Amino acid sequence: MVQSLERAFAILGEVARRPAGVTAIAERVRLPKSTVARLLATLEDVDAVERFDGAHWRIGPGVAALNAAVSPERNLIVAARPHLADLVGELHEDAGLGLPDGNEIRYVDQVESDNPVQVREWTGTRAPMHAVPSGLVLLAEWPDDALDAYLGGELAALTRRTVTDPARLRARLHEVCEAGYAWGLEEFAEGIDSVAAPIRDARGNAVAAIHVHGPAYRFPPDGGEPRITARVVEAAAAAGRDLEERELPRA
Amino acid sequence: MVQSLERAFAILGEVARRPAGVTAIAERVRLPKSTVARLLATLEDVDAVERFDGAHWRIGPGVAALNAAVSPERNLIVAARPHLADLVGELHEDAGLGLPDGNEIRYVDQVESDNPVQVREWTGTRAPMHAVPSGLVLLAEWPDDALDAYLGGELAALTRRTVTDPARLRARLHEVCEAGYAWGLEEFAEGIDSVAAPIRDARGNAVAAIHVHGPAYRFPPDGGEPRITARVVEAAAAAGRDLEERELPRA
DNA sequence: CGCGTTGTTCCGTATTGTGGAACAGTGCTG
DNA sequence: CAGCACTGTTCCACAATACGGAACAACGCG
Repeated sequence: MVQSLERAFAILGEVARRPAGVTAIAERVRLPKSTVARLLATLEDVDAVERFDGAHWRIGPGVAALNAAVSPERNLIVAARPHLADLVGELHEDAGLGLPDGNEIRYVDQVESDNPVQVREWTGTRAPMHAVPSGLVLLAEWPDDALDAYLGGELAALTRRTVTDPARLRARLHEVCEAGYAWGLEEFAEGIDSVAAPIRDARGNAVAAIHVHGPAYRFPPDGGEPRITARVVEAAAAAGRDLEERELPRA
Repeated sequence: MVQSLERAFAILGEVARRPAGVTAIAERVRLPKSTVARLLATLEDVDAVERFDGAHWRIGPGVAALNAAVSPERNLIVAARPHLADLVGELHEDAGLGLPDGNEIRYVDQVESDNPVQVREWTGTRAPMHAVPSGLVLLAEWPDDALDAYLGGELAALTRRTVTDPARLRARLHEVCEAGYAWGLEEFAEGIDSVAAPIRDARGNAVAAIHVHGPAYRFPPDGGEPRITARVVEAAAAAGRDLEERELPRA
């Protein structure tokens, strides 16, 4: 064991409990003042603590950064990113990552193709679950009561082609659930088609969706649906495996 | 600077970026394998990393614990707790802490008096803003558009005495805003009275509320309102000062 | 102004952290 | 099945790094 490291973490624990100056912290961890000052200076250097009020110490941004690096959302983004990039490299259309957020899908990442005629950037935006493939693959696995509540609410029609009839949606979701993917043809926005598949966590729950979208005039190419579908499903499964490796302790 | 500490944090950063075994991590930080193994063993000892899949390392629960110790909600709970305890010690009634959560107040902490005839525990529950003093002191400082939207919605009457008339509420909120506290007499639940004052953060925003509540038959005692009010207002202000000391960087 | 307290810095030294090497364990291939 | 490559674990001699007492500056209070 490395003593200085253990001492530093004891200091970190006390600082987190109650920010203070060097002398008080030293008393609380029962170490000499100069030792504590030196360790605090080093902890400051690595952003684990920061100064306030002249010479008082509190936890610094480095701890939040370490924690954020393994947060569930960031885990998903990091796990999915290389697979989004692979999809774009092969299919030459944009690929994105969506998370469920209440009754909506929120887009949290996107990799763009180098095609000059593109669809706009969606990251940061939201869409109703029923109107986009990413939403459909997640809705397909909602418990009955939650799905009933959703379908009993207002179902926005974003284009002429958005499916808003609850009965038709139920039947569709049943197919989506069995197939493990969903296509949407100009249902969210005129001129945009897309296909999505769910990312599953270690317990098999659908926790996010990977999708590929493109302008309707060229996507999907004639006869291209099966191949594109397969690739998206594979990419989502691979992202799920990567996600498993990254996940925080369940305890 | 303490070299071993800096090395340990370099390792932590890499582990957070991508969990791995000793050899890969050592390559990434460009240190000898045995040094990295020793530092990882120590980081494991302090819960900063943990093992998975036999001999792979990832960030451990200690980082989340450090981070949680300084989260905004926990900051509030920790800052307010001693003041809740003081209030209970003096007034011999329960004191609680409420946070705004959308259109509701959510109770996140409570200290109980030792009086044998008590009001039930509210921690973890929610209440509509307009029906409880804690909500009123927060509503009183909402921007006009948000307040308009709230008052234009459904205002639940929880008892005969709950004020649900928007005009009466507006006038009341004006008084609450000027006074800096609010009393509620059997408006949330029959037989329960309470008084609340806002906790303000470093910028002067009302971010939470401290309240004291008791059975209506004995609280407030005759003539006791002014003194109780003053104590609650003081406690909330003191909690705000403590909160300031604990707050995370704004960056 | 004197005093007590906190924060900062320095320096000699010994203790603690180091890193190369040995070895156990594992998986893959011919 | 044996050999090989690779990873993870442990040990030990030693020197580099971490240590802590002491000096001193700064600050607030009576």
